[in-house]
Amino acid sequence: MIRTDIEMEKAAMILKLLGDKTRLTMMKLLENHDCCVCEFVEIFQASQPSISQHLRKLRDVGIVKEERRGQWIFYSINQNSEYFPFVQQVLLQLPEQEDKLKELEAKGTRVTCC
Amino acid sequence: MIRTDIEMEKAAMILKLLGDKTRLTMMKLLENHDCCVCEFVEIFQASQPSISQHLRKLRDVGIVKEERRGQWIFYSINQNSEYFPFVQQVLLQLPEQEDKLKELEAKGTRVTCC
DNA sequence: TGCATATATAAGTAAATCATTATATATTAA
DNA sequence: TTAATATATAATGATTTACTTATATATGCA
Repeated sequence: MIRTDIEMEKAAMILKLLGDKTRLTMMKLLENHDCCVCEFVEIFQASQPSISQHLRKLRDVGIVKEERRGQWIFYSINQNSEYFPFVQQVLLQLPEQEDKLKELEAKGTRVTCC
Repeated sequence: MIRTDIEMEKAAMILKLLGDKTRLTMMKLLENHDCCVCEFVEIFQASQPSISQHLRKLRDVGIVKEERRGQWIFYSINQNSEYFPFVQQVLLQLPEQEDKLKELEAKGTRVTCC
């Protein structure tokens, strides 16, 4: 029998990680677009270290990956993560966050940075 | 347009609540059976206050409800909660925990108490 | 090369979390 | 009514979390 289930301990760990508004919204945004750190800083109106620390947690468990593009580092969802199917199912329940990116574009902040 | 989406802030709050191995397993068990406090104490080999406090958190946001049956208080999933569909989708991803109840029955602890 | 920008990391701190111990309340049975 | 059982709650303390400030590193451009 193929086991697609996630173990309880791991599931709890992932849910705890997603149980933060900033990280959860990050993941929902990453569902459709790669984003760089400065975009998140702008979107969440948070300090850069705070954003970096959230991203590190997501990266440490492997549900996002990073990729340098010149000066910027882009984050994206790691579809190879063992947790990907689980995370994806959770994200599917959430409302789109496209408006947040639209705002960036309106302000011109999106283009400037990335 | 009918809004079935849960808001991000609420979603994060629920996920944080589920992001604990004990509470998550409780919810998964409750998916199929009502349980009383002493069963949880037995299953998790935890102290009674610890179990009660976890249950209180689940009750405070309304995803479980309690019902006294004589000496015992049984907990069950509150299907009327606005969060129920969201919670249910998460629980669906998790492995069954029936074996934990079977163990209780084997030990005779299930019958004794409830 | 030197400076600006983007990002990561380290250290410190306040608040939240989860267990424990102690105690209170409600029910049942003697 | 008294004792035992099941549960809740309060108070305390250790650990974790999520910020902040300060600093380090890497890239791109003048």
